[in-house]
Amino acid sequence: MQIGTLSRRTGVSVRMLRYYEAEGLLAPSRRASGYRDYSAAEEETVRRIRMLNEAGLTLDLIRRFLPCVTSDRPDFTPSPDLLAALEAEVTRLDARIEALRQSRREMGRYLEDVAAAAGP
Amino acid sequence: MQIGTLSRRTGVSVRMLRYYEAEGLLAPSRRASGYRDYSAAEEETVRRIRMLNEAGLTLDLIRRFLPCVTSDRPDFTPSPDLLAALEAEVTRLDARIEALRQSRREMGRYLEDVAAAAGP
DNA sequence: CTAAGGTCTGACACCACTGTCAGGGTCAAG
DNA sequence: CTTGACCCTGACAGTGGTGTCAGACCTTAG
Repeated sequence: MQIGTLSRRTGVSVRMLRYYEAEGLLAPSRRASGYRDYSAAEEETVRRIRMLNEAGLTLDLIRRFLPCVTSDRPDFTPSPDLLAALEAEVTRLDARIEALRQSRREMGRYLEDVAAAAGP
Repeated sequence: MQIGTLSRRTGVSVRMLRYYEAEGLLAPSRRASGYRDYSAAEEETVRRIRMLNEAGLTLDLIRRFLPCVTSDRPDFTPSPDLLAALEAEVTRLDARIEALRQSRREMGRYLEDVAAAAGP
């Protein structure tokens, strides 16, 4: 699949797909012309990257985490360093989720109040 | 309260407290010497800013949202533009929370698996 | 009075991410 | 073969946040 197609399918800009590759998160094969050629597995990886990045993980951490969950590396063993980083990240994620939930609640409540005051 | 004290109490660096002010999110009074003097209400505002920013809101949006929820502006009426922006942000927040929860689950599950495989 | 530690402003620099543009190659349809 | 849509690389720019440093002023304990 060409990069433009993948971009449309995932909602990730062409620019960013190339960036992911430059950062070592993707390694699509190339046609003779030099065109990138993405597999279905890579499409899945892109979605995963998007999700983790959206969640606030650095691309660098994602790059190190990916081999843990991609099926093409069933025997991958994470270093203690990586494990520690992941554990720290899970803690940060929990705090982040809590901040999100509180913020969401506060904004939602405010909007409801405004609506109630404006409506009948 | 001086800026250093506030920094220690909130965990927000002195640098960022000044930055918040430059961006129009805070307006602490000044002593004759020029030193900033923060009130308890401003400390609360700082915590709120931290939470919303941690949740991924832009400082610019936070600046516009703050008057809605600070008690010193009980009569503040948000513009339709602002309301629309807030509603859009709530939607984004929900998506974000979902991404967080999924990421958290995936990472947590992986760590558990590793622990189970390592420990007997 | 002096020294130490806090604060002021302004500037420089970095990071991670993202857009855009230029100059040039590829490919499929007409 | 030509045209239009797509792709390539490389570079520059910008945003939002953040650290740090310099040079100068303020405050307070000794």
